Amino acid sequence: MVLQKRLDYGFNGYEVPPTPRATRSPRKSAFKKNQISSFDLLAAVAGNLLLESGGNSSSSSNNAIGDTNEEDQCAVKKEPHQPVVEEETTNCDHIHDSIPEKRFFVSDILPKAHAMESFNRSPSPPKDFHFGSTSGLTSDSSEKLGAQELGQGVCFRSETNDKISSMHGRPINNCEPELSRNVIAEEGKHHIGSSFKKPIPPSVNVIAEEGKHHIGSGFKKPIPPSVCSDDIDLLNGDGENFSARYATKTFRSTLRIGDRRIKKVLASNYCKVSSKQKETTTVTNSDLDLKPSYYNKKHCLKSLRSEKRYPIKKRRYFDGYTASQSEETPRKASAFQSTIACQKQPAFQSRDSHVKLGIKSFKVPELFIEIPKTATIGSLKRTVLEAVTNILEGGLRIGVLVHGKKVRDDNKMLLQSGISLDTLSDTLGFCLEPNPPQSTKQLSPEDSDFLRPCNVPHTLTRCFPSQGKHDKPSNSVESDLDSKPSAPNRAKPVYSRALIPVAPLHAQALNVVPPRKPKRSEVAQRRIRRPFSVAEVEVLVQAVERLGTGRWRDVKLRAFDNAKHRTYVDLKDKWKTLVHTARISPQQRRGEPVPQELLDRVLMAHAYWSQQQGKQQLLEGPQKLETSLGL
DNA sequence: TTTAGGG
DNA sequence: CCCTAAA
Repeated sequence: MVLQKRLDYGFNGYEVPPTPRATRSPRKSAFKKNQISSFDLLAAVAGNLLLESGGNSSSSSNNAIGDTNEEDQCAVKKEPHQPVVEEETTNCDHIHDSIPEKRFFVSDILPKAHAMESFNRSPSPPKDFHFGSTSGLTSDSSEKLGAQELGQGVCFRSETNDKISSMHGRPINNCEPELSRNVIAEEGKHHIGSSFKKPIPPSVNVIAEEGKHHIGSGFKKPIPPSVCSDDIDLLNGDGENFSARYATKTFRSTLRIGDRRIKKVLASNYCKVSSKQKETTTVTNSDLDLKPSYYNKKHCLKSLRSEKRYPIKKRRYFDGYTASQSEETPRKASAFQSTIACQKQPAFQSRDSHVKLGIKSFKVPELFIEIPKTATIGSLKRTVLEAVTNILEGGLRIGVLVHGKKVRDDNKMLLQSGISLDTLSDTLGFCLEPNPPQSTKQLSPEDSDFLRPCNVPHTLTRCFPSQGKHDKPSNSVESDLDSKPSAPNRAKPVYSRALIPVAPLHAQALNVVPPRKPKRSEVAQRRIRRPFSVAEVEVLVQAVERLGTGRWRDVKLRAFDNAKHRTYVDLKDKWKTLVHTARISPQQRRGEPVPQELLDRVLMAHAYWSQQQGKQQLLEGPQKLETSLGL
């Protein structure tokens, strides 16, 4: 009967209905393990930890389907080449870890759609289907399917290796090895920022070296007096002129936002900062705000945060920037090094000199921002703000400059470093540098892809605090394909002065911590719209045909595992719209036209699985009733 | 976390 | 796409 049904519309690729969630739950952990975080990678590098973990998840129920006795299911199982079908769903991690695997990804097919060919039936489906009959044709097609989609057969890649290698090859900081070290070693010390713990897919490490879409930086960044660290006391004069004393120094790094991921990171950081804060002090009271003992720190933290939101400008703007806000505007600073002397303050002649110091430079990484066509000035502002905020959220490092030269040895005494207290203010300077490595993690892989120009080797070539840069093997797991289709029209670079500098923080800020409630900009950044390409739709349809409409996670894993920007919810939504699209007249459809053939398949699959669902319920209902009665 | 649906 | 109630 069911079988009959299938014959009716020519499907032979359906898999067994979803197993009860409970049964599948074990996969959860497994799934997570697939998502190797940057930390995992670190661990891997350091200790050669090879994530064997994934393999353990195994055990549990192979919610194999086999249990059910439905005829159609049996039929499916009969298919010589589909025996393992389900398991893959269940144990894909095993496959991952142990056996070579060939997974079926959008990315795999997009370019050379040949993968699809095997499965592509002619526009009129019914004719080539001989389900159950196990005719050569049928089995053949299902075989291919099984191989491609079900992760059996050829090895296509080793995720783990990919990841690890990418890790190995990841320079953290090209030109300033010491900094790199700091970055890692001291992560967590700089409670000003926080350490990002958010696991980021390995591909995150891929960063566009020379994205074409970057918006130049070159910010001029006034540092409010409130900016301080635990180690340095920056005494500024009145808040009026301080901006004049700030120098500018720019450096490059990458950063991109526009994905919700960021918001989450931000949010979490926010919390972490607080806790970190606590850790570094002896105060145990949970009420952060009332504890004087670390008020300073907290204060600094907060000030910093607030301050983060301030002057944001793009290079263009900066170039034309005049003394309106700063009397000592550095002229056309080189993109990399432009330190302007700034402050000179008489020191007290006491035993412990009190000297007024200023920030010599402040580095702001180059920002890489994705800007949708539909971007508004406001959204642009938010985006940049978020980018900058994000950078700063990672914390600041303080660099000490003596006679313009950087002193790296933290343990050296001032005198040893050639600093006399008398001339201290003349010789000493500080520079603030965002604490980098974390920001990288926030780059979503797809974004990287998006930014990565084709054919550009992913090695670090940039020189400055290249923090943001982690290279990644070109055979990145995250294929370019999934983002390519729509990349061209997704966004474009904007080199504008679209940003208006915000007034610098006032000295007041030193004492009054402005309660800054999380604003929208840092709360939720709507993801950019990424229309599904026809190829993606095809993959989706194919996956749903097999898996059904209630297993989005599986669909995701199986067919879109590589497309990090497609969540299972996205897929589900897309299916929803596909069904809708298929039902409306072609005239009413918008966007890239989906081939009618695909839409037909959508309707068929949808109908089929809807029916299955109904049956399932009918089948379950009575059983439950029985059991409950039996009890 | 996933699923299922409404917005 | 987002947001969320449910599971």
